[in-house]
Amino acid sequence: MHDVAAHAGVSRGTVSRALNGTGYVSAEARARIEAAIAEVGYVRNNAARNLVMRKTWAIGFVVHEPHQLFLEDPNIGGILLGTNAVVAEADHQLVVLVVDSDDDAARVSSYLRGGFVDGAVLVSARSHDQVADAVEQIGLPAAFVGHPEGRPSIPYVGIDNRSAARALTTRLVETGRRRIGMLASALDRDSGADRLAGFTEALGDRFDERLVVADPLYSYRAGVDTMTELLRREPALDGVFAASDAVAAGAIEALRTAGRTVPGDVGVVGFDDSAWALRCNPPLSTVHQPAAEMGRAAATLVLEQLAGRTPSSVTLPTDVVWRASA
Amino acid sequence: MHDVAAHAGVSRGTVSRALNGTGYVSAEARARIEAAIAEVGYVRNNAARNLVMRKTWAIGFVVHEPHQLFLEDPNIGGILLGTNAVVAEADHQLVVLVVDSDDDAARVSSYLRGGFVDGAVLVSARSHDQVADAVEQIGLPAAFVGHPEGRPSIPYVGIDNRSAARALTTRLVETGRRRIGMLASALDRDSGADRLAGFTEALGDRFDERLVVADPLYSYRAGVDTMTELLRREPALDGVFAASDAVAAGAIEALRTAGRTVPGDVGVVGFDDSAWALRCNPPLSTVHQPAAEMGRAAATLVLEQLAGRTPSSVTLPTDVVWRASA
DNA sequence: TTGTAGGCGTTATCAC
DNA sequence: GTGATAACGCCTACAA
Repeated sequence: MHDVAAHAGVSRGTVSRALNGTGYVSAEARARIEAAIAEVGYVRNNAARNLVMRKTWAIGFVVHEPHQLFLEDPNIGGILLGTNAVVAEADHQLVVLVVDSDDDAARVSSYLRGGFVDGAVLVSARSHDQVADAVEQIGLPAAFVGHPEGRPSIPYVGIDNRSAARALTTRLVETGRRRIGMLASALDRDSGADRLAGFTEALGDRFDERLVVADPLYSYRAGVDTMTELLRREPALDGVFAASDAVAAGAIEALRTAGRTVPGDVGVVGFDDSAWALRCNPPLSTVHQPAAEMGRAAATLVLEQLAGRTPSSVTLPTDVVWRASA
Repeated sequence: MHDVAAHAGVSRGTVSRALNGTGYVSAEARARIEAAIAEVGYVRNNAARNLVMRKTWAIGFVVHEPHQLFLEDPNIGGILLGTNAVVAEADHQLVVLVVDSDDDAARVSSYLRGGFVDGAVLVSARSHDQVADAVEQIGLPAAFVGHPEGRPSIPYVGIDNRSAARALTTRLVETGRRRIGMLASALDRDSGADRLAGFTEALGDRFDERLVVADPLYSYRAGVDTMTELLRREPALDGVFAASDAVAAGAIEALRTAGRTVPGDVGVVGFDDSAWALRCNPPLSTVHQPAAEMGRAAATLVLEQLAGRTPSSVTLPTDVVWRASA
């Protein structure tokens, strides 16, 4: 900047003002400065800028367990894109940080507390989470996508997994299915636990805990395995609620292997309305997740905090999408 | 840091040395400093640190067109994870930047040139690319995953799409197929163009350009559409090379709709060995992409540059994976 | 409208 | 071993 000032025959202060469009600077000076910038090949040093301004214009997007997410859950892409759109609109830069190991969690935490970002969106965090701890401790403006328990200080945007699961299960019952099982997943997460709760509620007296088979992951593989087990426990099954579309896809595969037809012998419903849903044969009846909107809402939540406000959490509506699998 | 020094009764210089494990500092002083840090709740300011050290310990991962990539191409996840692993190993922080619009491209470019990262991995860039321009112009250590033409100054890690396509096509011919068509994609990218070239070479005299139908995208939808068109042009077709697994999945769907069996009536091969490959019915014969390894190689390429070396581009081997679709 | 100068929080180079 | 002190590159009163 010193060089630019010299070339343009003005002071560093004037260059700074010209660059930031702040304060007064004559047209003539501005022109000379622009010429000088091109000539010198000047690019602003943001470390210095951030240092004095105490602001980075960057917002973090922390995604846990990318193995599972990127490979199995297309919703993450929609959330990311939604967040990016809003953040970009506000002239900030979104930087996504992947946590793929305990070391990563530590490094990302220190990245966050190191002042590299002004705020953060946390996706798929668990209750006991090093990153969330760090965010809470330093008071970084943040928002969850999903709803980890025990973090009242950080607002979230979620869907009502429980009533969505209830609605979907009820619908399944209404089609006449009598022996309905559930392939549960991620019961240590609110999403997984709430889906099971909704399922249980909808079934009421007909609920049979023997017909719930759980797996830690929302994966296709989990669907194959848990469906096989469920069939072993109850060969006369005629309905299945899978905790996610990926799980449902695996379940359909297992059912086919076992010689059952879908939806003829057994009706299957999934959850998420992800790319899996239409790709399955038959296409899945499922719950639509408004992924992009969730991303947008989360971004808005942190932007609001940056503006000094204290927004409260958001629960977005979901729709049951009924297709051919049940 | 000033406060920490005061609480510990030492100078700022000593605190800095203690924090960075550089130079000498007595055990006693170290203990007092650690106590002071806890007491004051000190966290290092990286803007200041970066300013003086001219280094951020961060590396960018730029992904273009996330719509298409995250939603359709699971390989991107593997690349990301591979890159992340190597970068983390080297004690750097990976920050992924998504380019989802022209505005994004501009913003990401200025982020890169703003000194927020020490290097960058560029995924799925095109030849004429604002981000690559910026990287090249400021001489930021970088590497491509894939091989955009006309960027000799930036090393890349790629696979030999051409010979992979040739091998796969040859294999298809060996199964006895006589009327083989291709569903080409992304011909403006090296990957797309090379796959077509390999296909053409393998067929030699039997190549018939009428049997090549192209679409800009490597998508399921493109597969459905181009397959339908191809069938219209040549109802007697008995083999299809799809430019990607997603395209192949769409093609199988279209074939089924048209009353053809796979692999009975027509043999179908894909490319990528993505999640689609096993999810299809029947599972796809395809080319395996070593995604994680590509990510690792790309990271290594930029780390090497950071170490002052000048590594050259890498081409990774691929394998034909033969399954049931042909 | 422009120049001057202090300070942002660290690291690094010296003497001591 | 430790403590001054000078950068690092920029923004921003304040004075001119």
